[in-house]
Amino acid sequence: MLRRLTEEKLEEILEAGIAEFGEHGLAKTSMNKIAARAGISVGVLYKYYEDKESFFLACVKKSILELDRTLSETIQKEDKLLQYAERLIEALQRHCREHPSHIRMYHELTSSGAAELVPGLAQEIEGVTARLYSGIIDRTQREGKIRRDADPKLFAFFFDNLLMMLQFTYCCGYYKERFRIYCGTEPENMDTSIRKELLKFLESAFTLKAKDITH
Amino acid sequence: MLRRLTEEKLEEILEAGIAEFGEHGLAKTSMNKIAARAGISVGVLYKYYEDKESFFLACVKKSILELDRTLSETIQKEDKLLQYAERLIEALQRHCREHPSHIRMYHELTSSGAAELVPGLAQEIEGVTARLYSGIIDRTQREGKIRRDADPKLFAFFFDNLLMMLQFTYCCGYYKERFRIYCGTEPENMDTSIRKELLKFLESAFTLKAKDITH
Amino acid sequence: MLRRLTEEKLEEILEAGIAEFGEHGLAKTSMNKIAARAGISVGVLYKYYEDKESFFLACVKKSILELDRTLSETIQKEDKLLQYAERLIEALQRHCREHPSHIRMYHELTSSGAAELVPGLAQEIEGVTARLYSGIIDRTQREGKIRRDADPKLFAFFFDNLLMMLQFTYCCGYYKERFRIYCGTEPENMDTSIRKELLKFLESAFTLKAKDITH
Amino acid sequence: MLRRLTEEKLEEILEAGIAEFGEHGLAKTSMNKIAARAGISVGVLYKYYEDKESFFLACVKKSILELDRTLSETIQKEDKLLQYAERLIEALQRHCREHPSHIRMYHELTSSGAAELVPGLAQEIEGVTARLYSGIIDRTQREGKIRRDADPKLFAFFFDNLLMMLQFTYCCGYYKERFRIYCGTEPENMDTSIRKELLKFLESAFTLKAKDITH
DNA sequence: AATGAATGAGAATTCATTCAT
DNA sequence: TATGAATGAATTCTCATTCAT
Repeated sequence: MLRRLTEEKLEEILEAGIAEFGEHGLAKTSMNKIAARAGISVGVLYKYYEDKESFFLACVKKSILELDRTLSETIQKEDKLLQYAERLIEALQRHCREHPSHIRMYHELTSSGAAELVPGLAQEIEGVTARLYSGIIDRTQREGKIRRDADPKLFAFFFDNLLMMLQFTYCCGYYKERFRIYCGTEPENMDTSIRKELLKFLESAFTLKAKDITH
Repeated sequence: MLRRLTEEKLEEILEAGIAEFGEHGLAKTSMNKIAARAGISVGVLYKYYEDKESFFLACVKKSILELDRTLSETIQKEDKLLQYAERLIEALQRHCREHPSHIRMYHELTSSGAAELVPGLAQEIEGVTARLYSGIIDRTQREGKIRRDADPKLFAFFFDNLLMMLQFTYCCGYYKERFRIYCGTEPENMDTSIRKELLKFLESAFTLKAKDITH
Repeated sequence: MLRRLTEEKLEEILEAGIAEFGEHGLAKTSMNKIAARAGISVGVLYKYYEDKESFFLACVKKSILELDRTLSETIQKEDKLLQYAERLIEALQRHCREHPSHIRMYHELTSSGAAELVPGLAQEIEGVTARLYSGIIDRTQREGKIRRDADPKLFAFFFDNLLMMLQFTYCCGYYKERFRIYCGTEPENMDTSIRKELLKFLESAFTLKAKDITH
Repeated sequence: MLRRLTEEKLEEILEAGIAEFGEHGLAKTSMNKIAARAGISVGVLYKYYEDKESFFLACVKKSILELDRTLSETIQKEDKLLQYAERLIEALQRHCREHPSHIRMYHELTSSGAAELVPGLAQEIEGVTARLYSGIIDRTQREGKIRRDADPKLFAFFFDNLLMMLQFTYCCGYYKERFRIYCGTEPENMDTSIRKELLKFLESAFTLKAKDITH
């Protein structure tokens, strides 16, 4: 594969794709419009990417990569689960504010229009996080700080579920609307309480209770 | 006016629509294919539904209605939050097993392809649940069984988030794959532990801890 | 062919057809709408008329017949060409006021959408008028009142042309607009002067001039 | 921006459109068939024209433009009304022979199928002619060569009516058939006498008569 | 005989992809 | 090598016509 495109140009093209895919979804996004938005010709797009789907995948990967980078910067070697969670939530909120279309793209990926692309990709995207979260929770549990009868993998899974929904809530139309129904305002107007309450929720979920201590 | 379209036929058509929309998404689903799948001509589709979008909406509404019916049957006048949650999870698991395409269709609705249809629809779909959950949690909190400093609306929201993700996990390709990454197997093979662990998670999240009791 | 339809019902159906065809033209008129407008089912339409085109023809014929009746009532045994013309114009103006859609239908017939239907039909529609006008002009000429070197057939033809355009001007959108461009107002607002001026024009055209008399 | 569509190709496409629209009318003409006739793909049609209607308008404008060019070439600075008329008729006859489909297309425009497009278009098409004819007749009248009591605008209108019908007679099926009924042969076979007789008719209509002179 | 629901061919339009320049 | 014009398959939607009730 040729690589005459400068790094910045490539960046620009992928960002154009992410924006368009995030706005209209895989099916309703036009390759011609992406090219126009990126200031290149369709020909170039097809020179570097086999077809629409592979370009979509490239966009997904870029947006995931960026999220991963953001997160890993923020949460280096964090000790305690809840502190870790707090930083994570903060970082996600920031990321959602700065790159909503990246999250929208990610949501696009999960929808059925992209069904054929899923195999393998999920592994690549979710694998790191899954292992990371499971690991931390497992460790915290072994430290005796989480109820002994919890399945660390499933608890990690639930934890991640809450974080995924958090992102969709900030970035995707339907979920934003749904938040408004629950809370009467845009999620952006409640950044702090969302973070605090989610932390409480997690704190409660992850902390040993009186009776657990007794035993 | 004769109504050649029997109740069952209508049912069949909507199910065909739900299946196709769930499989390919709003944009990539073809009305002709839906008609073929339902064993009717396109003409009929357009006799009963203004256009593709209104048919899509009819499908969404049907699937929502059916879920609502299932849930409201299961959880009448339930007293305790956790018992309520248990029934809810059970009912959702059953529903996911029986009508996966309904959930897939719901997920489609949340993706950007259906953006123009969202306003108002979210209210209709999420409104009931939102009020129900908020109400129960509020009550439970006033009974002194949930930490006093929790925002019942946000706790209800997190609760619903977990249930939404549960459904997607059972029914939508990407989420299934993701679950496998966390747990190494299909969610269907873990029905019981998923239910039990989610209940534990919720129980912990919603139950007062030692220090809370002191005050 | 069955004929259980009462005379009035048939009338109503054809009038519905004339109205619709006059409004939207042959191609854009829907048989279903005609049926609805006439208060019958499409089935009936197709019981009495082979297909859309034959129904269109039936409508054309009815509207022509009615015009013919109106004219022949008005202009019985008229002696002088110009008096004859005056009555004719008056009758046409009245007809246009009362049955604009009939004229519109007639115009539809002349347009290419109805190309295959033309053969034979023109004869049926124009034959009477053509012979009538040619006859009168021929007679008037033989009476020495029209220049000897005029071809009565062509003069009759020009005469009819002016009357056709008169009708279109009163009834058909484009021609009405065109009239406004010439005169700055709707033809309906100028009934009298249109009639008078057309008569002057015809009078001049048909009357011998000084030099002709000399010879 | 490259312009692969050469001037000639564009010409060809518009001519294909004019031919098809002239043959079948706006509603029954298919864009795919036009493309096929022009030897291009539909895509090109839609690249250069918004939709069917704007393409139709482009065709109309082209055909009008060409007629205008033909006429304005022929009749520069003509002095006398009748000489002017003679040149005009000659030019129209030639134009009808060379571009019958242009006239057919023009006739299509006047039919109800194109109703929504009419506003404004009529002004554009008829305005020039209307002013030109009215002007010449007005002038001629002021020179004392047309009866003083004639309304120049209406006389110009009748004049134009005769010329419009002349064109339809040469080019449109129904009108051709109608001519045959009057004269027993095709208009093409009577070019000269049609022109001569129409000139006589106009000459008579526009020339002062004995009694007018007296006063 | 009348009804009007159902059929399905056909038309407009879009857009991923190709390829001549 | 880049361009973007051209292609044409696929999609939505309409409506003349049929035919079961």
